[in-house]
Amino acid sequence: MTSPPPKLDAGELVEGFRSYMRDHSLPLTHQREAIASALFHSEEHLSVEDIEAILRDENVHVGKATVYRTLDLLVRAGLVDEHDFGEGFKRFEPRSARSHHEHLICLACGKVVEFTSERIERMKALIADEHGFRHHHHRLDIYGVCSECQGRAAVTLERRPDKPGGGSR
Amino acid sequence: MTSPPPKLDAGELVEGFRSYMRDHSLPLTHQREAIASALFHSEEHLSVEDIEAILRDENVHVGKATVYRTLDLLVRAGLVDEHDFGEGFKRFEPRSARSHHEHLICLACGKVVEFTSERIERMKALIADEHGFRHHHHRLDIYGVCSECQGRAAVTLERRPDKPGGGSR
DNA sequence: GGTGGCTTGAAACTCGTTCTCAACCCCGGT
DNA sequence: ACCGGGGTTGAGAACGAGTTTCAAGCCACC
Repeated sequence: MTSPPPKLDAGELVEGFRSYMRDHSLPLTHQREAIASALFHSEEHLSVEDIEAILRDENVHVGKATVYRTLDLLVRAGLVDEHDFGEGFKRFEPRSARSHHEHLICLACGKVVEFTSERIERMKALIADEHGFRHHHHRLDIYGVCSECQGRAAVTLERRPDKPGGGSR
Repeated sequence: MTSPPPKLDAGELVEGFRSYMRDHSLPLTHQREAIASALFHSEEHLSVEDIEAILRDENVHVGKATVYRTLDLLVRAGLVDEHDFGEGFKRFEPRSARSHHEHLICLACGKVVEFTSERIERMKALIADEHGFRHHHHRLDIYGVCSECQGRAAVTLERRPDKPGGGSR
């Protein structure tokens, strides 16, 4: 669960959040700050449950409805990206300074590695064009087994073609 | 909602299903045949609701639990692919004879167009390699607006970066 | 300090999907 | 054809992520 390259400075994102709220004359409550801060200071792709756990550890009590509402706000503000890795729930990450990136997801340990590819960016536009589509956004997720997990003997994967995580839910 | 190029012949898939069941000594019930047949004869990416509607039209009553169980079976048999286009529910399509394909999804009308790309196939393997991943599968979905919908004036899209359909659920 | 309007939280609710379990059906053996 | 047992079915309950409701509370501007 490590993600080496540092994202956009958390401080900048917090500042961006504050100005967004100011510009839209929305109140900046303690709950909202706590949620935004938790996300901005994380290097991971957090689930709502993850966020709740972080807040709990900080002894900040926030109802889940508020967590969902604030995440919605952050996504709308363009400060956070929402992802669906097919686990049955969403994950969120602060929008990085880098250009759009894709994800490599380990089927064994769940680690998510990000990468970018100029060629893919070009190709997606080309393909959309070919089919007469006006491109809006895309998603490329590659599922596999990371080097560390390949070491561990007999890694058993789910055989479900479209699902990474456990067969739960 | 049209999908011109015909898939693998439905008959072959039905036959494949029968032999899979035989090989695994699983009973081939009427319900299972009805569900498999409905899917195999469709050119679309069907939701469970779609499948239930088809069966209802054929005056075949099948409980939804059975629909889900049979779809699971078909996916495991490798005869059906499961997709999640971020609508909050899954869609299923008979596995085509063609190689793995990607999807172009229209944000306005929901139409799904399939395409394949040799270059993407090569690239995904390359990228997985670069990061030490053993590639298992991947998913590339491009969201945009199809040519027909571009014609219709003032198409309003959701601004949610990762979701195509309505904000429902 | 007021006070109006937006926000909050607990709980109820939605909806796709899964589980439970008693009744039922498929199918190989007879 | 008939039996019998093990897998299957279906109705409904359960589950879990996410959303809505609404009374109580807080923010921010005056």
